[in-house]
Amino acid sequence: MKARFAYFLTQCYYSRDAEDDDAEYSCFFVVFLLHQQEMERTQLEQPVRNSPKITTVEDAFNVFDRMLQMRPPPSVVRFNQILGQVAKLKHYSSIISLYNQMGVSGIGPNVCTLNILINCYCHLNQMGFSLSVLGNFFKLGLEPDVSTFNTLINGFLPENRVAEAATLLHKMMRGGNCQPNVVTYGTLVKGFCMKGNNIAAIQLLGKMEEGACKPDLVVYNTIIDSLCKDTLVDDALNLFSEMMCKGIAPNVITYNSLMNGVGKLGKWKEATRLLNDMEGMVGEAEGVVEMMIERDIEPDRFTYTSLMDGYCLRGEIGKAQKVFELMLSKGSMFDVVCYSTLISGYCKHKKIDEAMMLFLDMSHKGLVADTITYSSLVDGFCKVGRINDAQKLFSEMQACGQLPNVQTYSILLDGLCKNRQLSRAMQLFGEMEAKKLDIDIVIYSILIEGLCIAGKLESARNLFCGLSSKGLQPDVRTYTIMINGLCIGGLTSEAEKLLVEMEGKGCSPNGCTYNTIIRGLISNKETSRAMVLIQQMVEKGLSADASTMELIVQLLSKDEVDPALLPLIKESL
DNA sequence: ATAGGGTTAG
Repeated sequence: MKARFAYFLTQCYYSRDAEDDDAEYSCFFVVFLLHQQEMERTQLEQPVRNSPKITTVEDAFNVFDRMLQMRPPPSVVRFNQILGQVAKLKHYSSIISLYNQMGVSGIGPNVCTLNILINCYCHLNQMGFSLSVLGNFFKLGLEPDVSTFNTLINGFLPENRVAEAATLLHKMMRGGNCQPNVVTYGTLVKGFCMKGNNIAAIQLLGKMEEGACKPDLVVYNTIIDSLCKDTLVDDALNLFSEMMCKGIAPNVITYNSLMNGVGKLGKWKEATRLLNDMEGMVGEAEGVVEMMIERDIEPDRFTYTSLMDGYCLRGEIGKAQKVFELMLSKGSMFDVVCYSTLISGYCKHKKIDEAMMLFLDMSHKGLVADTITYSSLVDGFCKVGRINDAQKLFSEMQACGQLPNVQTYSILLDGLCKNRQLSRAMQLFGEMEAKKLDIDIVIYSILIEGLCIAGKLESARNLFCGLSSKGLQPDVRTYTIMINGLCIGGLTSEAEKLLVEMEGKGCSPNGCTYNTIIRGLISNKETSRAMVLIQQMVEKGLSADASTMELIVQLLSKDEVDPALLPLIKESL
């Protein structure tokens, strides 16, 4: 048995990404610990009980106050129910204050209460407080259970603190009273997926299949979704079939992940087929068989939102609007996300007036626009050149209590740069620094591009060269922007040098990079060097885009291309 | 009554 685990660990270790660090190695340690334990597991069926109707935090506080006034007070289970409801509303800080009120009123917490509390601190990114709750268990003479550990492990994963998660798991199994269950495994699978290590996730899935703790639908859904997000939709569909062969029926979440994946990839026939499948209708002829196995699944708001987003991405905004109206007609199906998705769709297609209409409409329906809604609208105003309106909305959102995040700043910064407002852009950047926002590579790329647009190539180059001293690595977009700036400045050999350099640093140029440098060379009348790079691009399976093609056609019409290169150019078409 | 899975913005 141990030999098998050692082999598994070796496989995991060699399949990891090059950049992964010790933390990931610890993750394998976690898996190893899990496999050392082979034990009986019993799944206890939890009875489902109806809870009081609480739809807002205010409701919760009211019910809670009444409960505190009752003599004798209700059991702690009733209080836990309220805390659970508030957790569903994601008002984690409210839960902490409710918990403190319980303490003042002499209501003793039980294991479940403390688990809910730990989960709150996890969601608030306060792992220190999460761990300190373990002290409360000790003081109250309570034993942490498997949910306690699972919650804590789950809290550590996004913070990249896998080593601590491993320590916890060790404690959990040493303690003897609680053993890892399918949720523990599911949490670790999610941890691998979050690190982008789908291979390790799939290998852990395989180990679960062989062991006593069989994977359930949630584990499969986690991996299917992760594969879809990495645009490995075919792999996701294979896993989907494999899961059904094992007798695990997909649910609406499985279909939604697939829908989102195929929608983003532009495999539209598959997306509509999935929807038809869910509604129990027969769609396209090909491949329907495997999709038809499960038909009695109702599409929900996630399904329709993904469908809408897919239509927006391929410019079919009329169809997106139709889906939106369908959601409205279904009554309780629309929400802020659904509105934001369509608003973003209109903004991307420069239809800011339609987007603003939706924005007004959503507030009439009692929905509160969030950071994403505002960010999309700021982008929409920038895209149509209404930069003052964009900045006005940027201030308004703050007045409404919706704080801009790094992404919001990047949208406005990009808008200012593209609309040739470099000094206002620099001022905004200063604001970000003052607010101590975590300025990432995307922000610097925008700024470098802005400097290039303004003709300040020297400053752009300095900023680019200073990235590593800020602990940041240029990505493929940063390199492409810098290459474009150098070409515009006529420094084509430096641009070509950078193309080689990026490859050497493990950042492969993509189609956009090649098109950028090829256009730059042609514009600088370096046709033969452009042709060399066209050949290189085609060899890499990348192809010329519309504007590169236009330049090539112009060259052909002026007889500036060696006819010997024609077959090659045809190939890149 | 508590723990792991799905939608929107650079």
